[in-house]
Amino acid sequence: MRYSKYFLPTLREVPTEAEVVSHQLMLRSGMIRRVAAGIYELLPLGVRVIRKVEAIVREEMDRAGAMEILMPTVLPAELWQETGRWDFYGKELLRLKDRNGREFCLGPTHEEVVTDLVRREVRSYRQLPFNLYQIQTKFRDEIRPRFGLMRGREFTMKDAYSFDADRAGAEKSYRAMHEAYTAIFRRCGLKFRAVEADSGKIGGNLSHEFMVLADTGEDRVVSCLECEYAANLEMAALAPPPKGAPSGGIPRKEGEKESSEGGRYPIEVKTPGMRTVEEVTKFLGVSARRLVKTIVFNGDRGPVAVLVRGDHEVNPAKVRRLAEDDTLEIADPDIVERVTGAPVGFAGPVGLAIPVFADHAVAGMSHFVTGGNAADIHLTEVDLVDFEVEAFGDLREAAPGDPCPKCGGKLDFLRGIEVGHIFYLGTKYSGSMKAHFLDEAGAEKPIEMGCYGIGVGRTAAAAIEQNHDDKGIIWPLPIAPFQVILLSLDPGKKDVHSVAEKIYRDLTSAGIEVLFDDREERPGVKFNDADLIGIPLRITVGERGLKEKMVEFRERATGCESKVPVERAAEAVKEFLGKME
RNA sequence: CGGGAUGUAGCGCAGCUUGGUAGCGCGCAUGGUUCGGGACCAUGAGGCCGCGAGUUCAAAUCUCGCCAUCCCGACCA
Repeated sequence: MRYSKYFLPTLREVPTEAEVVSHQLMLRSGMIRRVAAGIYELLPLGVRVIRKVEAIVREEMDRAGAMEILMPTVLPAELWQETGRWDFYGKELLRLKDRNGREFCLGPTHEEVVTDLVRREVRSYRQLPFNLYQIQTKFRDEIRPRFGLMRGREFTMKDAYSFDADRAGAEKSYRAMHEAYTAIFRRCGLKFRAVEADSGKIGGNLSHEFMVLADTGEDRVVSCLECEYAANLEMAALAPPPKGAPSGGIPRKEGEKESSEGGRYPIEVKTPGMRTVEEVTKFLGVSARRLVKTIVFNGDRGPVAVLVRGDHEVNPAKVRRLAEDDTLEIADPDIVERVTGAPVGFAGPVGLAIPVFADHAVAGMSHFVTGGNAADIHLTEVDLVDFEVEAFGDLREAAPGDPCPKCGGKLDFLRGIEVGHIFYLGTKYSGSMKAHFLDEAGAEKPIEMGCYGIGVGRTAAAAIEQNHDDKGIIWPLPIAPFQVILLSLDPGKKDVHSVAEKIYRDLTSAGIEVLFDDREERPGVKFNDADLIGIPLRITVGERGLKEKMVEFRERATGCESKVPVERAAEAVKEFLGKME
């Protein structure tokens, strides 16, 4: 491809609309342009990258035995009403009406549609198992689209759905997808982790997220330094600490309410305006480990209180699981006030009338500090005997250095971008949509399903987040829009021109993807554009090199330069690309 | 949806406080000189100043309404 003829509008300056690097660089490198909030055009360079990712995805899905289909983007309301998601999905579902007033939506995901397809065709266990996938445009009317292709409203997604006769089969399908995903992201040249994940609203109870590691990632991932364990921070389990002496000494016994000096336990202390753990510990001169934080949650079944040690953070997802109420959220200040009788910052478990859940770590504490459920009052010398706990459990967020739940090693924290998510669904959709089959015994059963998604554009964006420098993108070779960029520094000079043309022809006929910068531009412009668009190998043809009958190779990722004799250029490129594979 | 901000040339911005009909840098076009890390000189094209209403002799500037975009939060592949 000749640059002079290519539609590749690069930008020198950063458009203000772009906040994150991948978005900035995609705009600057002429990959994308914005049409509306969260809706983008893909320019030629962008399309090339997306197609590369898609090709890898397609190959690995096919290899795993999945079959490609294509479902529509406009979906009838009836299917969504059948599973209840027409109402449940909320505003994210973009709804529209046709000329007859019939309701439709733009598909944000396709469980309903495939399930409908499959239930119409599958009668017998003999037709199972199989896996259908598509690479298709989805639309989700996100509350706040941002970060370019990272979180658009319209985006390209590969979604796959597996159909099995039983749970064991479904788990096998799930593992096959896990392997396929691992192969896909590895082949894309990305550093990633498959982490245990919360299966969330889609339901089911077996789920992994594939996270591309990048410091700018929005998701926090914990990963064991010693074993393979990795999990979404929400999921990262923590084993109860070993039983031992309570951290504050021997706790008081039931009914022991008076001190030897005649004072009553727990002891009320004035803490005017001291709301945060930091303020209270400083004021009272104790460490945060001696404090118990009380966090009020509210849900459909009413409020609950959660206790964690002062230096720990509560993990809402764990609270929801332990309390068995999916609707629990951290309560608003007015609810906190109603429940505790005190402004936020002075909540404590003593005398609370709502169920109290406590983190394991609290079980090992004695003579601790809590809020007093009254403005400007805290309690010291509190013990577990002073209040009732509904249940102890793992309720806090993991922190760096915490022990790994699998092997006891230390947990490390990483940041990642979720590019893929796999779920075991069970019979969630097949049940409600009556996608049944007859098993060997002639019994009618719902099909066991799994669903598996990859954000294609997001994968490209994540690749940039992970691989860039201050000059621009550094594409991993497998998803680079071109493998080689060939610069002719003086297209006006005959010798330079003819050598560059010759190398261009040789590379092209060898099947190598090369962008030939034959523009009438100054060298600096060409070097900078080449760095910006991030093609892995740059070849420079210029007078300076030609004096010695050499052209220059430069690797984008490392900056390594070398001189190669003109006549060996094409061959050397092949060697270079072979080495990088 | 709540809080904050911004809309002026393709991009980045100034002008708005104190009304007088628009400017800078980059980019673009033409000519010349340059030519190995975003050149220089000259000339030039390009703007219903987001949209609508109002105040005024006069509005980019003041007032009101609307729209769009961005940021923070809740939400999310």
